[in-house]
Amino acid sequence: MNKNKRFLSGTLSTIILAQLNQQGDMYGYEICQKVSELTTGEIELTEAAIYPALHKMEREGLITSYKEKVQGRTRKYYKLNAEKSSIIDLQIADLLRFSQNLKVLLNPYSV
Amino acid sequence: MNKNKRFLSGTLSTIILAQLNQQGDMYGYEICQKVSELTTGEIELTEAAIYPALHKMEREGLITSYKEKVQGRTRKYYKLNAEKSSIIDLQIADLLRFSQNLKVLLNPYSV
DNA sequence: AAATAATACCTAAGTTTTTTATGCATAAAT
DNA sequence: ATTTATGCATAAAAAACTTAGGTATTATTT
Repeated sequence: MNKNKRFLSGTLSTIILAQLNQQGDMYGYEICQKVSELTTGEIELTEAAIYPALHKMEREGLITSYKEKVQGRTRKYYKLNAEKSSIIDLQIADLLRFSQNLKVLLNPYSV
Repeated sequence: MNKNKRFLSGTLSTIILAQLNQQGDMYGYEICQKVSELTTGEIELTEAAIYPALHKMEREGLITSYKEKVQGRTRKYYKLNAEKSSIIDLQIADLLRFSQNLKVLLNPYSV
């Protein structure tokens, strides 16, 4: 399971940003599940990877967190910081272009 | 330049394998140039990244090197090891699927 | 002729990122 | 009652890559 783990390096935080951008505020555990669902289990973010990544992005000011208690469990939601939206959009667009370039490099006939 | 550098992590060796697969035997410097050419300069492999990656893949038995002197300069060519072709093909296919999944995560409307 | 750019290889030290391995706590399911 | 699922977290280790250098030959520019 999760053969693609090794490719994930470097793309993790941008994937998180893209999810927050599409789905609105999310909490860490939720992001892991959503990514797994969207990729039919082919990409599995681990919690040990995602929590430090979220903390770093918060330190950098890209996202902000707030806590909410739901059925006895505390969730830590993250939201995108509006002032950083241009940086965030650029980062997502860059990764999209990168994945496009990957395709060119791997299978030139597909383009 | 090379904004996509940060995304490269983890994909480097598979990109190299894919180039050898498509173009036949290549030397390190040539791979850097070819990748830059194919991606119109958007992906720039650095020599400091590619040489250790080639050495590691040779240690792992995925590729074999041989030297050739061309116009006074020694080139170290690498070729894919035929016995490992199934592993190599799988690795390339996995990365292709990964880039497909990336697209889904970043821009679901594009699919 | 001399200096620079291009070709072609290489490695060491440091940083960053991710994995492996845990830990805690509550709710739901078996 | 025990396990699974939910939800957070961190510390130590490994892996990958960047930064920063190094050597040597040929081609190009000044």
